[in-house]
Amino acid sequence: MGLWNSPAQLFKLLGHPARLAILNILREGEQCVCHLEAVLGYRQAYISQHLMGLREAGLVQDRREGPNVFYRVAEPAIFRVIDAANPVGEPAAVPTARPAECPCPKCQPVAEPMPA
Amino acid sequence: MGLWNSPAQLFKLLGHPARLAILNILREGEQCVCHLEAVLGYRQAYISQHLMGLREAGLVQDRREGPNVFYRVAEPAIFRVIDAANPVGEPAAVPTARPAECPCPKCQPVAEPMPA
DNA sequence: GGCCCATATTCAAATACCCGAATGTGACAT
DNA sequence: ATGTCACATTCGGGTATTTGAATATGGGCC
Repeated sequence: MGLWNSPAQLFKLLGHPARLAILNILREGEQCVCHLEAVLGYRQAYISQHLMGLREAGLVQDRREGPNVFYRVAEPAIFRVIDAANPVGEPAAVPTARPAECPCPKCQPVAEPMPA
Repeated sequence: MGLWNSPAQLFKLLGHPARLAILNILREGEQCVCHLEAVLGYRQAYISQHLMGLREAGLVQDRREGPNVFYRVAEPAIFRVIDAANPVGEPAAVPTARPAECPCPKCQPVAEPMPA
């Protein structure tokens, strides 16, 4: 139930590698922006811009939790669209999450104590 | 086996209403350009431009038969992608073919004789 | 050959998109 | 209130896409 009306509009949104990568990360469930930043290696503002596009189209929803903002896909059916496109080419590059580099409370549940 | 490598590239191709409409017409099988022109109501050059994009990406193939050129989808799997996008919104607007307005030999198999 | 038909291609102007840089906002702590 | 952290938004310039107009090509016919 987003504001996108035509299927072409949806495809145009999916037609950008950064947005597609973001959505693929959100397969694992909701993630904060800093997580996307750590996994994708893009600048924060850059990610935020593409998140704005996805959000305005109603493809993702955001939720604020303290200082962090978590994003999730609003309509999981879009993964069927993405998956349908993958077998025609390569088998869906899901970026390997490196939570060690992500400082969000979800990836670093407890602040690690200073060693000796 | 087209020249498109990334899924995003495919989505970008699908992200235009004219190209999407062309592909939807080609569900019915191969069609000549004049048929697309009659059904869609676009200018001939305009259709030909988008066909060029689809052809260069390897999504459609063309076949010449006399003065007419017939196009068909090269990889029917793309319809699974398009169909996966439709249930999320409206139920796939397949343009109602009006063969009476199409002069191609496929739509007008026999030249109609002049009445009396 | 010349002509007409169906289609392709090129060109150019308008438009849309991408993306870096800078700045704004909102929450929490001191 | 000031600062900082996480994130959002705006602005501007570069680049790609779109699309109308004009032109080219290629086949069939005379």
